[in-house]
Amino acid sequence: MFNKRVRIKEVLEGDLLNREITVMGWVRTFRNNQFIALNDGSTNSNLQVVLELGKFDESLLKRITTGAALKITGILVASLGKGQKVELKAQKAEVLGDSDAEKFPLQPKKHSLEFLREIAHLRFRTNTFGAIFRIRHSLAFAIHQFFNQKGFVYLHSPIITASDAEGAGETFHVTSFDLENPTKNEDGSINYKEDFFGKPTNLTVSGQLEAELAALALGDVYTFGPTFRAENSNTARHLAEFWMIEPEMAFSDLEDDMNLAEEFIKYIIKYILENNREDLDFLATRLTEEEKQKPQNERSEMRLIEKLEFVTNNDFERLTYTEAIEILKNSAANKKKKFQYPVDKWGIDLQSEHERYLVEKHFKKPVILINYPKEIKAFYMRQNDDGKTVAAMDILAPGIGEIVGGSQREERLDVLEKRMREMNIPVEEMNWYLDTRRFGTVPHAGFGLGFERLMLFVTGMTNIRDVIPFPRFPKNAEF
RNA sequence: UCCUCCCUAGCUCAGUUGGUUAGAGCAUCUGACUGUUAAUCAGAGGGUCGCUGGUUCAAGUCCAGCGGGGGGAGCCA
Repeated sequence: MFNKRVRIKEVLEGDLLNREITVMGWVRTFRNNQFIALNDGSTNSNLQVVLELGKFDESLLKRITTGAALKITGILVASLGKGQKVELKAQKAEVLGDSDAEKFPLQPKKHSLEFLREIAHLRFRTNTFGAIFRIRHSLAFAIHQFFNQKGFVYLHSPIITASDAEGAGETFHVTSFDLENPTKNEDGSINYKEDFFGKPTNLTVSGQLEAELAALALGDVYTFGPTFRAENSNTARHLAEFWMIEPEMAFSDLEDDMNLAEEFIKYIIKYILENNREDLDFLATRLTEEEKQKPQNERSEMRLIEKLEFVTNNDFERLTYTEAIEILKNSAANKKKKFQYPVDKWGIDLQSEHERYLVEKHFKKPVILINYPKEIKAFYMRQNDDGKTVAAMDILAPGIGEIVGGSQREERLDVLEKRMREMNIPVEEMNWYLDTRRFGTVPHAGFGLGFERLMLFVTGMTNIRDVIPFPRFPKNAEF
């Protein structure tokens, strides 16, 4: 067997002192022709490997360059140096894979995130991205664990769908036609009947409608998978391919929905605070260093770990859209005309600057806004008795804005159909969805949470392209 | 898609009112040193100044178009 190695995480944390062990990893730095900082991805920390002077061939030492892969067998001893507790005194050293130092783009120095984004296939080899993707794994695991503990069923909603009815955004078309020469009708239009699915299809923009179908049979379900939007959004908060978590609960109202969302966010953040402390500490330090470049008033008030602990330890602020409008309308910022979009009347959609004011200036904590005007929300949200608002809720987080969007769903068939007609949604095509309201409809609610937005919040990173391994965005599908 | 800033060595950046042979730090290479921690010291190599066109005696520098990137906005998760 080739892989008889000990992971560096275990070497550093375990009880292996004075034992002979074999490690494998990649060279981060090689100092003094003696000291190798070796990293194998199991932890943010490197293992110091010591090559005794004169014991190894000059030809081997020359091949130990930044990025090279090594297999080292030696004795783990207490370190003679100050930077680490233990070090591996090498007996055998083997280069598994060479790395030409003149060509390897990563150097033992700081690199900009913009540069690393252009070499996304190699950025896993850096401390920052190692930490990010270990945290991403932990978050995904914690999400499944949370829902599993609560008795939710993990639903695999389809990637390819024929419905674009939710209106969540522009879709990517799916076809097996030769785009240069599609089958056409006599009038020149494309003949979708001859296409693979016999009708126009697209990549999913949301699994919610399918989750509702399942929830009205299985009770509580959640989806966790990729979604695709062909929006021409060029921002640090949008991707064309991103992952969403969408729980859906039967026999539940808006308050149940809010409670679930808040408990969920606190649970998964607590999980990584307990399980990814080293990586979080590294990212926290990175963030603090980065913010030293910024003017005082743009720096965060809390350090990353503090912020995460604050979120797990404090209740989210809950208020209605109407209350939020009043706060904004009467705010000093609004009166001094500091907002680019002044808040003058009920019914306006909240802009980024308004959300940021509420979360970062007024409440200084996550905020749940409920009961939005029906005109600015989706057709499936349940209408409140006032006739003006719907039972929607958005959770706004410091630094990133909307992180969760959810609602109690309209379970009354007549009300739902009426609303669909008002909003020009093809009722006939949605019969499969409406059947849930025809046969044993019940109050139900759910929400959608953007996984990468959650990653931004948790890691303190500011560009969404840095928290997904291979980002997809307009004019870019590298790797 | 809109606004705005940027694109000079492998990376991060200087480059004066347009003017001789385009610089620095880090990285890389060579040598020295050898318990280092982003090692240190000495030396060397490394450039289509994003691309295309224009103005000019002369363009890294000015103008236009295109491409790429950052920040902000819209759409949203």
